[in-house]
Amino acid sequence: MAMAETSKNFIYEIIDEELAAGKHPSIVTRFPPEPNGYLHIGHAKSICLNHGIARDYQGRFHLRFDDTNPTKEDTEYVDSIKEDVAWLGADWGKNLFFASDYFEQLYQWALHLIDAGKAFVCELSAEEVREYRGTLKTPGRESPYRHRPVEENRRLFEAMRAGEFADGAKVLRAKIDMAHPNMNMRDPVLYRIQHAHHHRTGNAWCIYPMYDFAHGQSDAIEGITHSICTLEFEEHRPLYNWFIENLPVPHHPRQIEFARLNLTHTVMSKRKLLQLVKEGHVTGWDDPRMPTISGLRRRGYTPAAIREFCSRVGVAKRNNTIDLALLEFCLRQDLEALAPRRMAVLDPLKVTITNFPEGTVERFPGPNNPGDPAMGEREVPLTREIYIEREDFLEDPPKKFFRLAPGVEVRLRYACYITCTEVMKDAAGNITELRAAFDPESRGGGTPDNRRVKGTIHWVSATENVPLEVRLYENLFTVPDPDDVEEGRTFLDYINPASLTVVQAVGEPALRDAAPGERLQFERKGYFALDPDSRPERLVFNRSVDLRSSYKPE
RNA sequence: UGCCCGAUGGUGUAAUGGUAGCACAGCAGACUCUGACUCUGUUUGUCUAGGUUCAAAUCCUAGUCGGGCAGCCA
Repeated sequence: MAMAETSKNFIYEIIDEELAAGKHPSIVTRFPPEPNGYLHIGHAKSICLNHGIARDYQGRFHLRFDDTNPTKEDTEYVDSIKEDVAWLGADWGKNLFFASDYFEQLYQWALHLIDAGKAFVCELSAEEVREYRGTLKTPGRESPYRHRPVEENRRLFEAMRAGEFADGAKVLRAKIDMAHPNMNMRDPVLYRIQHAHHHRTGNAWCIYPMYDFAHGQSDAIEGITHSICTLEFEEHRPLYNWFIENLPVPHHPRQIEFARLNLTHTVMSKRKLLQLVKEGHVTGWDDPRMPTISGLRRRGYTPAAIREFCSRVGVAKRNNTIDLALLEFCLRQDLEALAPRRMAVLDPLKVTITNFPEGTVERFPGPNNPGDPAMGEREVPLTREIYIEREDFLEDPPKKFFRLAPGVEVRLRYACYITCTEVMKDAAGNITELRAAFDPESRGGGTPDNRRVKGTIHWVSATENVPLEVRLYENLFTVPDPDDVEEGRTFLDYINPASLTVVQAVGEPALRDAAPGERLQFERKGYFALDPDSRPERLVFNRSVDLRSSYKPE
């Protein structure tokens, strides 16, 4: 897919200026997930941004796991994150790293701060630390342990590492300024004691560095030039820089913040996504209704569509909420070109073509993509009995209903013209079946007299078909912003009860050959992808997105 | 009533002191063997008030509104 014409965002401008000033021999970026959850479309924005910069400047892109909290992290997440990043097309090559790779170096740097009199071991409890920190409007107070001699701090910190203390008994803190207006600078915690098994370092450590102490230094070790993160880290930047300036790091990275992605009609926070899964509101992290990468993948989204979306949403510092319609637009645009067309009837209504010979089959060629002859064609079988979409027939149609109605002629796509001759109903008055007559001269979809037929509808043979389970998805939430809740309600109260509808449908025989994950267009109905739940005897399709429609029922 | 950041149509995003543009969405039309695609047209915008300037979305000041910050989470 062609990249949309986009002007440079503010980060590119910063890089351009720095490059012009000769500040960097090359550009290095990174995507730094914590392996404690699944990636979502918001992460995709960050991945595309970071990977895109490295690509555009012929630099390097690193994937680095920020695994400094063993109690929350797991290799299961490492694996899923790697899969998702790779699927999106962000190739990290050999540059796969873990913050835990740097634990020893980080520890040495902590010692360096201690020796310089810039860090101390504090024995205040967590509650006391909070109390001493002050509030947003009032300065904090210094810890009574703040003025310990360097030697004592060193001995204590080494004892912390040696496992001589219980969890929470002591922490290592930076000595900065308890009256600083920026809370992050009020003697932040650098290390805490956690006798916990780490998914990579096992039991080698019982003290673990905090994010602030690990992140910037990890950037420095890897030679990251631009450490791009989201807005909430903006106030951490002074601390980020303080470490870089007070430690003998090999390199000075620069932190730049941008606004994270928000999407209408969904939620993006890990906590809420986890709650949806845990409480069974969705079937899992990869439920096609989820904004997770795995959910979008299962839904039928393509990496190209997501990349295009990320390039279109732009990068800036103001909070934003992107219309879900843009994501859908990007998918349609991609699939329009590459998805083979098929016919499937989601809500079947039987039609008997009374003048069509019984027991015979006529096969008509249908292009796999009318816009791209190179994609070839398949044959669709026409028989005396067929199914059409129930909504494509109206007994008493309004003026601009270009579909089937009594006495009205329509084209069966790729096949022939039929005219409805009779409507059959049950005792309750429900339409049970239609009878129609076809024009033998219209075979192939046109007639010698070139008469115009306004409507073309899709159809499937009632005898030559494959049964399908089709899962129709709609927005997971009924409101654009489920995070904006009324008094006394939660985001769960806005879950769309119609977010999933399962229908038993019928499809043309060619559907039998659908490959796992294959994306198809069911003509006039939308784009669909074969679900992993699919079995040869029971094909399951997910509706990825419907087709735009300018048809407005009266 | 602390500190930091932000404010351009419905939603995003450009314009870097000199014509407010683009995309999505919406609306109207053309085309059409998908009411799709494509094409055409079109509604809607610089938070407010002062100031600097020949000229301000852009620079300055004040205000208003929105977001973030008091984990031994990231």
